[in-house]
Amino acid sequence: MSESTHANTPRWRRLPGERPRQILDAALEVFGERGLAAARLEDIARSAGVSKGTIYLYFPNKEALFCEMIREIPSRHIAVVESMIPENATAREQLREYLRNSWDYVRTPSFEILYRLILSELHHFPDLYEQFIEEVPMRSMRILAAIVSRGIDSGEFRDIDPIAAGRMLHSLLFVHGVWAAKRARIPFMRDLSDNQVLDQLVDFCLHAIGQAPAPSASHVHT
Amino acid sequence: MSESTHANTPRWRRLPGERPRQILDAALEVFGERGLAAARLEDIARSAGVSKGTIYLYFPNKEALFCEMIREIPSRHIAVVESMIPENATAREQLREYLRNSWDYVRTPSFEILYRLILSELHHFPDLYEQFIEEVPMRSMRILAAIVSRGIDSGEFRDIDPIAAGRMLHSLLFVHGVWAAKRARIPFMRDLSDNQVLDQLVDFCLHAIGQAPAPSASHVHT
DNA sequence: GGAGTAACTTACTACGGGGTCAGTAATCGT
DNA sequence: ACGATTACTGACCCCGTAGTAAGTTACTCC
Repeated sequence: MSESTHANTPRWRRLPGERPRQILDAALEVFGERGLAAARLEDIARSAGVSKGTIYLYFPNKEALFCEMIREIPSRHIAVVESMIPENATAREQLREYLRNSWDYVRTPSFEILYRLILSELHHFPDLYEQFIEEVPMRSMRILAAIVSRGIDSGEFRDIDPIAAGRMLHSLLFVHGVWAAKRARIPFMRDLSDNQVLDQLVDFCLHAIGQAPAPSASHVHT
Repeated sequence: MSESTHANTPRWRRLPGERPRQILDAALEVFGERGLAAARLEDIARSAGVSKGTIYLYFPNKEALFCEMIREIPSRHIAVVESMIPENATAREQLREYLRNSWDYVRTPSFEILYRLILSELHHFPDLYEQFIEEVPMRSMRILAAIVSRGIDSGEFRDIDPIAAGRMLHSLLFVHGVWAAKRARIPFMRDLSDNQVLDQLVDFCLHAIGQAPAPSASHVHT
């Protein structure tokens, strides 16, 4: 009665199709908590509900697991955000929408973890690093630059370098995303709702690039 | 001739006054390269020109060395930047000056290293984390907010939440500093000089908070 | 149902590096 | 000049964990 050698509940199940994702999710959690070097594969295994050996059936080693995790996740999200830009709308409206959708992405729990890891560890993997730069921030900036560019042509925005503007907007989104995750511990954002922060972002950005005389600036002391 | 037991060149010298700084500098280099967990104390020792045992004469363990390193460096710089704000000047001019000086700080080699480490490792040391938040970003934002606030009163800037504006400006400085360090590997900044980037920053910020009608925004479809 | 196979586990090895401590070399005092 | 003192060294211990391989269990298909 105590033993269950042939009983209906097996000690574990064969799930070769689902293991990689389970392991990658667990890896995100543990690497995010301790970093690449300090993370223990045994912890990842436990969190994934498998044993350490199983990880080596799907990934050649710790570093490869880490890289695979980094590679897989962010580009998916970017593509989603990208696809949500309304086609027929003013540049202003497109920008607003892109910021709003990016803001949603940027507040997901995995965003903060992933970008912390990328910032701190990815320079050890130059090719992955370059790929990432190209696929995420560059892509995001180019989209923003394109919207800005259209807005300049239509007269909605002032004559600003679109690339520079894209860089600025991306920077603001990025940092605020990272901060939003640890908001509770950061005094200057504790009392604001997510939507209030987004409103501040949009307001700031639209004023920065919006069509405006900005009169007394140019002849102050040149 | 080959031995030098009592010769004029001792194998090492006693420098109890200078060791801590030497070790901290070496620590910045090695921790910056490999992170807290992966850094080897032997490497730090070698880089500082001492043996591993010596480190333990001045620091109780690896973590304490790391924390001491974090604690010591950034607040110095902030104080310097802070002290350079011109007293009798327009808010616009103060802001310009503060951005310029922060930009100089933010491009120092140690900035990028330090903030990468802070972002990735400091959440393991909650009290140090809180102290840092208070002494660096908060302080910087408050200074910026104060300048913005004065500018609103004087009519130079539009009616914007000064805290929010301070947060935005700080974000932009921060990210651009981190990027400036790895500029060579980041396409969208390779062709710009440091001063050009600074100009773009100042331009963007001043337009964002500058007094301006920003006319067609409010009645577009509300 | 039972042989065969693929999926998974567990026990093990190897080793790198944090931390220690007994000894050694420089410096100071007299 | 020669102990006494303090700064520093380097060999050592030992633990934690990446990676491995032999053994075990679940599933498949005849």
